[in-house]
Amino acid sequence: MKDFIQVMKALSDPNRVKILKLLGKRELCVCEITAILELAQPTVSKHLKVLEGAGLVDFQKDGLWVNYRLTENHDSSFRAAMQQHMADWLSEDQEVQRALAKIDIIDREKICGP
Amino acid sequence: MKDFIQVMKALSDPNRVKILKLLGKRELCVCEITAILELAQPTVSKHLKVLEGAGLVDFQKDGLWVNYRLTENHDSSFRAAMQQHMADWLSEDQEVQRALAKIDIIDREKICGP
DNA sequence: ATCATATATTGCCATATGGCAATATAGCAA
DNA sequence: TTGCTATATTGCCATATGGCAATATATGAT
Repeated sequence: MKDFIQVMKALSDPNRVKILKLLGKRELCVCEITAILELAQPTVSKHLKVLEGAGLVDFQKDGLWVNYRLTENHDSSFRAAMQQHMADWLSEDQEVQRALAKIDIIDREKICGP
Repeated sequence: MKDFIQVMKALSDPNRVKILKLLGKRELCVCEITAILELAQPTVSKHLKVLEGAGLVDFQKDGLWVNYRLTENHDSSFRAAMQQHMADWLSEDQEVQRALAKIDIIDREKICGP
């Protein structure tokens, strides 16, 4: 039960949902997500920690950058199912589309630089 | 997006999840749910309101009783999908099983009486 | 070692949430 | 009417949550 609740809570915030939709397109570092969602960096870090705690998101360090991505191999059925659903659901949502639109324009080098 | 978040929030509480699992078996009045979950009656009423707001639950008045049941005809895909999932998920959960076990024993007349 | 940069952590605030007791409302019975 | 009962609403409290600024940590470059 606790696992399930943790997943549902993770999916109960619009910005976290947007992050999952974004990561459905490709890996992203924290600063890219920060730029796309127009949130403070610590806020994004906290959201990512919640998603990681729910087992929905993974990361890999690459020098200074930390690349986040969707978790690939799920142990629990509902984590896998929900992640699958997130690929389809809310694709028509305006906020989501606005965020997804930025993903191709954004350049990590330019954004994170001085 | 708002609809989706509302559904996820509704599913983010163990007692609300248990209520959905219970209603998966049969209609229940508020006092039955109160007895099964061992919560105060206003707490149950509030949970039911949240579930109703999320479109997951319906009710029908029958004299003094208010019978709650799972919503039947869904407009949104994720409401329907989540309700479907809830029928399968967490069936092995101990807390859920303890609640479900009570549903056959409980007698509305005896419980709600003086 | 020193500096710069990307991310994480901490501390704080405003608001949301889950719980209960007390009270209000609604419907049946006498 | 009066009383009784099932449910809803309100008020309050403790805790959780989402946000940011400030600070700490980690890694690469000079």
